[in-house]
Amino acid sequence: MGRIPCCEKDNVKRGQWTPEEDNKLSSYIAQHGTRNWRLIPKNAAGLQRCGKSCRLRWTNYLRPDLKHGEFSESEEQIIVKLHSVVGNRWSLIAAQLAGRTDNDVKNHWNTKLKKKLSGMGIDPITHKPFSHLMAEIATTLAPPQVAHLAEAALGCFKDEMLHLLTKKRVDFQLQNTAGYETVPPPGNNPAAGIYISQESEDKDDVIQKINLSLPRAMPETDNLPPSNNIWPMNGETSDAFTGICSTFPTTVSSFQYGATSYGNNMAGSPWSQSMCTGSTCTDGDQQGHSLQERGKDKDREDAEIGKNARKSTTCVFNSDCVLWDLSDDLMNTLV
DNA sequence: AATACATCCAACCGCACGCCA
DNA sequence: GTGGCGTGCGGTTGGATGTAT
Repeated sequence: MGRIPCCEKDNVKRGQWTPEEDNKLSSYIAQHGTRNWRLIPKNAAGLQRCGKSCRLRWTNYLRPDLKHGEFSESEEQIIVKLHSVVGNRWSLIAAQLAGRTDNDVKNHWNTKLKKKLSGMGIDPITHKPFSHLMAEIATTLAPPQVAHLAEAALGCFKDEMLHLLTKKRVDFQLQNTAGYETVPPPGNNPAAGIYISQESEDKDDVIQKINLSLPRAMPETDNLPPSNNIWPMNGETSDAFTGICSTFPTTVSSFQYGATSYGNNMAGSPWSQSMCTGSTCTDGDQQGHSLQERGKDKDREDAEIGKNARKSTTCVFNSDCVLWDLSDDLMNTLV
């Protein structure tokens, strides 16, 4: 027994709203409120819209308390911080930003913030530096594979890297601090002010993505079976590994955030150091992971995973998990 | 000036959840 | 406990607009 549709699709108008429609909807809601969206198009004379469409129009555009226009730096900070904790739970994030809707936040993330983070050398999914991810992968590979890791990763993050290397519009300039030639082994690095958070499935997803690209990046002669435990590296870095990480424009140690950490290039930026170093802690949260590169079937699969993730609880903070300097009232909504 | 390409964002879609009879 | 219903949510799409060639 399926649900009845919310409206007769043939009899409703779709697409952009006209000012006349906006007026009709606004005046109706001003008089009657928003109790039953399904009834609104029936009762608001001449409004041939699906109730769902009316609700969306009202909540995302017409509501008088909405803030239109550019996101401020502080709003962006909040979005990035919260995204690193709760993932793509846009309504939760939007609830912390007065006058912003989940759609606003989602769009801003997808069009601006993701690129901004990538441009800073941070994976927008895991909120960890690309070099960290590379380091973690490298420890599991045989040297012949490690030699091609950079190529594989560059394939995976082609868009991000292109932005980083070619686009002048990226707001942040990266600096490569002198004295840090190599990347520290994976793991906590409190000295650099960066803590590796708990293992997350997001990170695994990214790592898997790079791993899958390895065979393509490797010539056949190098394409050896996975080494797994054959080449125990335990945090040691090989020459090849060092080379790989230097391929990326930043290293863990040189990667700093905020006015106090960016040095000359980032002076004045209100982006804080803690902002981008956490993980997406939501259990199994995988929605929105480079879906373009997957087939439709995989999309479905991911959607399922994402939906399940919505049911799961938010990150449980422990000693390995980043502790955010979020205000109490902000955190209360997350638990 | 014309065309191609990139970006942005409003709107749509399908599913999940909570309420209520 | 069950099913219908309204609503909320996140992913995706497509048209409008901007930019590059």
